[in-house]
Amino acid sequence: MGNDRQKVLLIDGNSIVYRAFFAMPPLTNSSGLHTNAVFGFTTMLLKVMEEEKPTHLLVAFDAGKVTFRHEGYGEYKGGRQKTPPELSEQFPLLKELLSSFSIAQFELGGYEADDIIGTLSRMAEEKDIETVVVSGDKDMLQLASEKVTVLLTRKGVSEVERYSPEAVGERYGLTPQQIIDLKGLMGDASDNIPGIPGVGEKTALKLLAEYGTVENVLAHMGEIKGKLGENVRAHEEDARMSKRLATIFREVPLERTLDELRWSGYDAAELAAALRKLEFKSLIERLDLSAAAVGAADADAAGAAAGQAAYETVWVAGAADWQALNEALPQAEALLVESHGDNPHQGEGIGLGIAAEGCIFVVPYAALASEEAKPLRDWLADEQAAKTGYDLHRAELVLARSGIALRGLAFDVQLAAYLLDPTEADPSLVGLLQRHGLPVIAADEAVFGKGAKFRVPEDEALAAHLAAKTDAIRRLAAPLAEELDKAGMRTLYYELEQPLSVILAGMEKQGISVRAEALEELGKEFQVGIERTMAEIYRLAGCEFNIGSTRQLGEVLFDKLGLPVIKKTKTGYSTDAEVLEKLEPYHEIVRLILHYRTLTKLQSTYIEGLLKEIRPEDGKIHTYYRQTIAATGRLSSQYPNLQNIPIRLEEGRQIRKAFVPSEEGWLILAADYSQIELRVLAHISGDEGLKEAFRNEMDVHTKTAMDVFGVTADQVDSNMRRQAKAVNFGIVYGISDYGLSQNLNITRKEAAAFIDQYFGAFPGVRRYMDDIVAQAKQDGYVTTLLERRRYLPDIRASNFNLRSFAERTAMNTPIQGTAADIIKLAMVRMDETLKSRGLRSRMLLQVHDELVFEVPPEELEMMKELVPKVMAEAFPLDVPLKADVNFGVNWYEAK
DNA sequence: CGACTCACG
DNA sequence: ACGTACGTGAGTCGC
Repeated sequence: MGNDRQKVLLIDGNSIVYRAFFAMPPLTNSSGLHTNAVFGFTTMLLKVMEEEKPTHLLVAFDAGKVTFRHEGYGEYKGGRQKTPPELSEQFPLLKELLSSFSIAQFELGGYEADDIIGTLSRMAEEKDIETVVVSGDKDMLQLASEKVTVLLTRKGVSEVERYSPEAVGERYGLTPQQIIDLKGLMGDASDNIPGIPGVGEKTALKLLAEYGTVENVLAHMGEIKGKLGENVRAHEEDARMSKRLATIFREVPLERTLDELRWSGYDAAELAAALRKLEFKSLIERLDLSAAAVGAADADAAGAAAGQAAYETVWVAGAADWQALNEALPQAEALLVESHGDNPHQGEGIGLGIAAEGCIFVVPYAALASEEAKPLRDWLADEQAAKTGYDLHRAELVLARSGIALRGLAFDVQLAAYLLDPTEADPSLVGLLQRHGLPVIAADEAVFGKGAKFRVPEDEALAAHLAAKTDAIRRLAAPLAEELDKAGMRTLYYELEQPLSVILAGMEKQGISVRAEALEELGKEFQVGIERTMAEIYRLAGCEFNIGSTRQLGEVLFDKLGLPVIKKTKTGYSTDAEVLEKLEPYHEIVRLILHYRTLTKLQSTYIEGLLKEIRPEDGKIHTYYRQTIAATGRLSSQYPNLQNIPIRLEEGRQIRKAFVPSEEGWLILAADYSQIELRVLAHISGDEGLKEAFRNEMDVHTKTAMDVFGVTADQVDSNMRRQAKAVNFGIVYGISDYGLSQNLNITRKEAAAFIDQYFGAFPGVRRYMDDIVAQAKQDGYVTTLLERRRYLPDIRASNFNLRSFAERTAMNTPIQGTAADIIKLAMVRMDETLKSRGLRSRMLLQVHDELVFEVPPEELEMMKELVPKVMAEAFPLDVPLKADVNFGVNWYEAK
């Protein structure tokens, strides 16, 4: 390859900016200027530049509102949402930044960015120059050719998919040219291109497979049968026009030459100034521009900083490798444990990565058991040896199954990232690197494949990937730790979440004993009920059908039996429990269907589901608590979920009888917070009436009924209390009259009246609701008592639905999240207490407001006192916290 | 793989 | 006027 290598990179500016805007969390500089789209765009830009190393570079923009496409079709791009102002204001910023990068930008009145790109790529092609096009718009695939590669962004902006003509063929079964035909047939709602009604992607692909082009489909439209044929014939002209609209115009009179796109680097001082203005500190660092304001930095810094791996990868195999690793261990900066599958309680280990002293050591998992690995195993188990990793909770479980301990947790990148943004859709290392402007690595999916296609690649490729991940952990740790500090979440992280992760792993390893025979016996009873109910349903329906199919069930209930349709879903009749309850008076079959649903749910999810999860080695179920999923800070539980074991209905509650202590004579002890969310509400709202109610140990729903209905305690009947309870739930969820009316089956007006009454009686609560929404609008996020944070990007949305949802979330998250903080804190305290007192009792489960233990009989009296005390004192509020405790020979009896 | 349904707090 | 309660995980159906 000589110096004359040329490569043109053409970027669809508008498309990428839009994508970036919606993919990135809101981000403003200190003067309140929105910068998220610019940041996302720049991250993408740097990544693609680094990967493609173009010699020529251009960002094309759409110009003006009206293009030549509107001449033939006035409604083109009609009905589009207006560009949000938060985005509009970023275009000038981006254009300015691009000039600081010395990157060419074009726009031309009457044409869109894709036409400019189409024209330039044609010009490059004619000169036999390799071209790469970047866009978020699938239409661009029509440009793919031997010389032109199209990169489509997906999920966010920095992850791209590469399309050669072959790749287009693999993905769609079409040639690039046929992409135009595809859109001609199916249209495009976002551009208001009609296409043919009733033709979506699938039908369009089928037609193209048969006829090849829109023109040929139309030439043969007489032979297309059925409704489809009718539609094609009726919309012939629409199809032709849609194809014209979708065709990228490659003859734009540009009066520019490719030479004008040549990129020869940027002025470091100028770029540093531009980035500083935007407050993109991470990018300044990434491009190594920190010093640039003072001295003139190398204009080629972009390539260098974004460039090659700064470490040596060592695939640990021979004695010399082991020795090098052992010597490096004391300086280890990052640890990776890679294993198969989603469930850390199963699936073999794949390998370890350890970053130390400029090297990344990759240890194949099988070698971990070898004699040479003894020092490594000791290091892993050494409490004093600090580990920085990504999801070390999972790592601990994986290693534990090989008899290897993992201790000495210093920092977990995944856990930190979760606290920084618990709603982040992509918490993978790749996503984190992107958002921090660090060099991006391959996604796991790309290396391993996914689902059934999961394969561990050859040693070399595996080593490279594990090394890249380990290095990513090393690079991310410091910036994330700093961000935690800045956001005031240092304590939350180090005092609560990180210690909790170790406690959770302990509970999961411990597991809970479940008696298979008890489940099987119960399952037999359920089976009898299921069969009996099924037979009766068939008799009443007058036919046999699959009751589990909502479609077939809908046909029987509404078409055959003629019951009134209460509610519809996207795909047909709704048959959910709410609907069926309303239908009960019409036909006795309805009650049976409800019963059938209850029994089959219990049978498949809880009998069969749980039986599959009992491990034969120890007769226990080991769930996996996810600490980085729930947006509010709660835990979640998987494989299986032990946080939704039935309790409300007696039939299902029986399941709990199978959950027993793991040792002879021990007992199950369960303690749950009483009304923790409403107590938290009393505290954070400061409402005097609500606080008073809890201080006087009143029944809070009765108290609410008294105030809402204006009666005395002895006048509150069970119905009033029930309604008051629903109001209290509504308050916690972020009240709306509609939601309450649905729940109580009353009119919206009546619900609104309840809410009014409630707020009249509890003015502090109303003030809280107003204030928290206002605060969320101002800050863009809400926090819990322990400074847990949740961003609410939609709180300023102009769309009513999105905004309302965000407002309810703003009301609910501090309540639910603070309750989550408190029980997590109680778990940490409880763990310390058990250890410091040398108790044998074990904490086994957490169910949001409940902790479940197994206790030896001699500790029962002490635990009955201790557990509720620790829970109540976990975090002092303005009202007392209360936990009730129960015990028994199984979980059912501990009620 | 998405839609629907339902178990829990 | 808008049309939803907050937060999860899992099983089944049907494309």
